Amino acid sequence: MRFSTAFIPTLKEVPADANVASHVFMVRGGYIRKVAAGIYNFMPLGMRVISRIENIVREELNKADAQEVLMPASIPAELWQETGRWQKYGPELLRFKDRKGSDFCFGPTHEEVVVDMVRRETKSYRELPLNLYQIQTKFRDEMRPRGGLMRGREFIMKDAYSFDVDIDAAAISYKKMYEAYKRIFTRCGLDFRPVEADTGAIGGSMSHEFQVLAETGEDKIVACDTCDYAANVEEAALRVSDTPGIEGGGELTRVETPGAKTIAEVCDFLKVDAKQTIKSLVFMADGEPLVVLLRGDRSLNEIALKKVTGATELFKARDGQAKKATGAPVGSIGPVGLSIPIYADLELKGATGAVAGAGEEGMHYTGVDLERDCKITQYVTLRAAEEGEGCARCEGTYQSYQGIEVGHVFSLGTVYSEPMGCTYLDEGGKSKPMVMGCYGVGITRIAASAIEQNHDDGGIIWPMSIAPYEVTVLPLQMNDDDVIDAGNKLYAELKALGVDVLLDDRKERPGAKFKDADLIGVPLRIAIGKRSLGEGNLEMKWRRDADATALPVEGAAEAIANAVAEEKAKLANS
RNA sequence: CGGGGCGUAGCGCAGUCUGGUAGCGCACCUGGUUUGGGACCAGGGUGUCGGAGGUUCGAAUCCUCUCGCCCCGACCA
Repeated sequence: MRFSTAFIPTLKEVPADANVASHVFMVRGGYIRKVAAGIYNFMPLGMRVISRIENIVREELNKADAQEVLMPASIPAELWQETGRWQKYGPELLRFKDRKGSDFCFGPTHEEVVVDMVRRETKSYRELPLNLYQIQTKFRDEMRPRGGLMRGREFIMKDAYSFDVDIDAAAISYKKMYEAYKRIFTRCGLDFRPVEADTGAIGGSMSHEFQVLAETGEDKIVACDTCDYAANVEEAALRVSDTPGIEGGGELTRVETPGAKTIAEVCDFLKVDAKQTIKSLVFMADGEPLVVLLRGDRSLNEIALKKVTGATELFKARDGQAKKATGAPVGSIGPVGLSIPIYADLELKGATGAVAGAGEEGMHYTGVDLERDCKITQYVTLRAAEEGEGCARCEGTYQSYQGIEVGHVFSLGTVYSEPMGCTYLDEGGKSKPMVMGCYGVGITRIAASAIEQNHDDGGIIWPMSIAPYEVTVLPLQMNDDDVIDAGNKLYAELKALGVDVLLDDRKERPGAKFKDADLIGVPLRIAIGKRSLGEGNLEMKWRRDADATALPVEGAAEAIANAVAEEKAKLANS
């Protein structure tokens, strides 16, 4: 492609609404433009990146015996009513009516459609296993889209669905996808971790997320520094200790703590460590209040609480609700004398000598003995895993990371096949529901996370495998015929060798071309300047490196093509 | 959905408090000079001041309503 005729509108200034690297650089580099909140145009550079990611995904899934299909984006409500999700799914499901008034939704996921397709055609165990995937635009009406492509409302996703005769066969399908995913993300040049995850609203028994490690990630994960255990903090197992997390003994004593509301303020006032305090949180579970107790320095794992209470709707109580439920203002709530259900973190079992709110403005208790002074409904692990804690599976220690979820594999069991009657006949002629799995890859999110992981102040540093172009050629003096000719010649030769090349033939000054090249992030840059051209050389520079090296004009195209091929091979085999 | 903020030229912003005929930088167009890390000179304004009402002789500016967007939180995969 010649830059002079390309549609690559780059921007010098940072768009006002972008605050993460991938968003800033994709807009500035002319990859995407916003059309509405969380909805974007993909311009030529963006489209090229998307295509390359899609192709990697296709290759690896086809290798794993999955077959590509395309299902509709508009889905009739009847299908979603069969599984009950038409009612269950919240406002993030975009619903609309056609001209006859029939209900439809824009598919955020396609279990119902794929199950409907398979149940109509597949009747025998002989036709299984089956794994179908599509690459499709999805829509989820997120409350708060953010970070450009990191969390859009409309996004491109690969979703695959496996159908098997039983759990053992389904486990094989699951494993195949798991391995395919590892290859996909490796080939995309991403530093990622497969982590054990919560199965969420979709249901099912086994689940792994593929998390790209990046500081701007929205997910918190912990990974053991010794074994290969890694998990979303919502799911991470914790090592159970024999000794209570708070010890000290003593009598229950009321003390004045004027103005102290937060744990930090109370600790400051009473000169105690946060590890000696008990934090009391009020939650509303399906409209009923309950109290959660955690050691002062811990944080809550809401997923665990949701599981324990079995509540379908669970949220932190508003200040007014909390006061009504406990009789105390937030900041002074404590477990002593409460009559509503109290769920205490397992770590607090046997706790003595603790500091907790006294249920009255400006008052706290010291010397709290939970067994003696409170009525605890249940002790259960409720705290979130944190950096530095002991691994539950070995003697190692957890490290914590921020992650961007780019893939998710679920084992679904029969939660969709059963209600929808997706069955097959086994060898004995008996009808059984198919055992399913579902597997997602965020195509657009891969693009964003690759940038989060690979950029500097000047712009993107694409991995070779997903870059919009592999090489960019910059003739620096567009008033010098030798330079122009050398650029055109190299451009033609590289194209002939099958290299994706962008020739910056604009009549811009060298500085502008360098800046745009850095911003766009093509991994390999060839500068042609009259200075070095006089000595028979071009200048080759990797975007990730600081310095260029001289490259003889003679045989340059072959040398560049080889360098590109080597770079690609590195990603494929690592 | 709760809290905060912003909508003025393609982009980034000033002007709003204190009402008086719309401005800066970048980009863009014309001409010239330049050419190794976002050049310079001269000329050119491309705008429903988010929208709708209202107050006023007069509204970007004041009032009411409304739409959109961003940030923090809650929520979600």
